[in-house]
Amino acid sequence: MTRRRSFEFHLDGHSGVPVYRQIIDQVMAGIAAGALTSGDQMPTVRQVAVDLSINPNTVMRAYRELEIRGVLDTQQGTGTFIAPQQVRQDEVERRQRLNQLIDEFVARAGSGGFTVDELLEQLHDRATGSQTKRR
Amino acid sequence: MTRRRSFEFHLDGHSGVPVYRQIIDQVMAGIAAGALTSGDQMPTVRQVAVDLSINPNTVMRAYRELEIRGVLDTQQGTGTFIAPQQVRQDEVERRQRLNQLIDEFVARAGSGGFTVDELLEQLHDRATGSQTKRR
DNA sequence: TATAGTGTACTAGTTTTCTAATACAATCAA
DNA sequence: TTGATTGTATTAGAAAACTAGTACACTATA
Repeated sequence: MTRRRSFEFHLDGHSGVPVYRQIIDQVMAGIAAGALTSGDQMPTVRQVAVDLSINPNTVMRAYRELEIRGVLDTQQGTGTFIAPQQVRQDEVERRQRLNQLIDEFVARAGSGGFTVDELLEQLHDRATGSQTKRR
Repeated sequence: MTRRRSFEFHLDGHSGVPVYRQIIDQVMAGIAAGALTSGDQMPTVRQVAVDLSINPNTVMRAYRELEIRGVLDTQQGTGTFIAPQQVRQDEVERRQRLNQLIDEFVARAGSGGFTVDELLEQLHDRATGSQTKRR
């Protein structure tokens, strides 16, 4: 039965960040970090609910939102899984999404007094640094 | 008295975005776009309230949040102004903020199926494109 | 079929968010 | 000082966000 070690969530009760949002963030971070990849089964709604001492509905809300975003894939009666790469969107739409992300990013950074050059520099470091996974 | 032409806000009542947030966003966008610069006087709380048919408190809430962020500078009885460049933060703290911004950005983009390289490429285009301000 | 495991729907209650009414306080100029 | 202009405080109420209780429905396996 060599059950795959499943992802674990941790709650910060003092952050003020809603529980369901913390779950979402941790899934996204897990994917971004490579800890979660296509096809991986997520811990079940009930399991998470028990582990974190919260209501199943709260877990479900997080999972559902992630499913809507195309990040997760849920199958009633079976489980919830990491979706098979959502890179299949139309390329045009993909561009738009990317641009939207960047718009928001630049606006926030801009009003924070950061120049685009700074963003580039820092992001570049991040890119090269992530090649040699240092932990 | 050649009153300086003041900034104008526009509300989108169908977006679901809170009014005070729309105001904040438009100020930030204005700054990022260069339409608002250090020392510029913002339209008064009351003026905005009348123009948009909302309560002065709603405007104030937006202005206050921006003041907390260091974006605006308010003086009771006088007016509200664009703060004199908040680039004076401590360099360390500045780095942290930048990193935080980038963390969030990368996480969101990552779960959206975008690679850091893509971000870099697109952002780079943005940087060079913004040199020759094309509108 | 039976049973255990999975996600889901419905309902509801508390908390927080968002906006408004209204009155107060500081500044500037006449 | 007076009056006009500016931001501010207090209070309140409607709406939305967030989580929980509880019962239901689907799926796989024996």
